[in-house]
Amino acid sequence: MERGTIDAASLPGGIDLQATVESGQSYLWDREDGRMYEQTAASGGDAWYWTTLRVDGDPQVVRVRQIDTDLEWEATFDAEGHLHRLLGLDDDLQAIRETAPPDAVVDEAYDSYWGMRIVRDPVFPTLISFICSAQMRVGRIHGMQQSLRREFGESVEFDGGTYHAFPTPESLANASEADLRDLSLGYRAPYVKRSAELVASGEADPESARGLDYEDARDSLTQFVGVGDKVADCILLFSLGYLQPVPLDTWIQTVIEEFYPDCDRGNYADTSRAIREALGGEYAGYTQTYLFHYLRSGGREF
DNA sequence: AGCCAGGCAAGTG
DNA sequence: CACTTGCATGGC
Repeated sequence: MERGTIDAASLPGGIDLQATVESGQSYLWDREDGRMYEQTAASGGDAWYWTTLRVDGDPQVVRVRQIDTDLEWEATFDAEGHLHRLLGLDDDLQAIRETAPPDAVVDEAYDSYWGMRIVRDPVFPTLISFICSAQMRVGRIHGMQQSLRREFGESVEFDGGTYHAFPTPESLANASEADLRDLSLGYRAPYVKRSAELVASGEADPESARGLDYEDARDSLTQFVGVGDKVADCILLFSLGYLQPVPLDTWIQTVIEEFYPDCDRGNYADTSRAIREALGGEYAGYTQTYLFHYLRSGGREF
């Protein structure tokens, strides 16, 4: 096993690992103490989190925890570069925050979770988990991904334990809709199966959105079943490295009504452009993610 | 009991 | 094009 330490104090803005992996951006990390999403104060602390990653096609386990300003990691390979990408460690939080509007609620959000970073998760698991996210609370979305891993994911041995990788497109394409419904996916079950089929057959590839102009990339992702504008924005923001998308979910709709009413243009594309500009443009997705996590976790009464 | 959750597909006008 | 309806599930 390889280990390492990343000195996050040297990164602009540092790191808040718990906020990064428990804020509803990623559904691909688990806490080893099983206390994911518990609201109790100081529950984050020094908990270990793990995920799996395909390196040259083979699933590998990565484990990480935050001790003070350090990130400690363990893996079967040199994971440091992967962690920089996965956890957004190379983003300049100071510079990003300076692009945000000088509004009180924005400052409160950044102050409350300073160090939270935008993740860059693998794209197929992100596609599937956000298809599952429709009309669903974050804890249950995460539970669905755990179920998918357990039922359809390849098992990986690591440090004396058994872990399950995220399922491949082929394994989800070969699952029956009934099997998926048994995991409480509800009406999302056929969407997951059909989108997995599109990827497995080579008919479509979510990677091909990478590099397109933002709105073209969003349009291209809606070819997948169960992916509309909102889910496409989440895939671009939390996987493909686009930082300007502002996914318009029910929470952000409330933010718009309450704080940016002029941005409500009556349809997704125009409202999205307006709130994107109001939140500073290039890095609007960062500010949106802070607002989402802050408001959803009860940081302010409307 | 009813409402809501990181919405979307399919049908209608 | 815009608008409406149906859709699973579980926690509060």
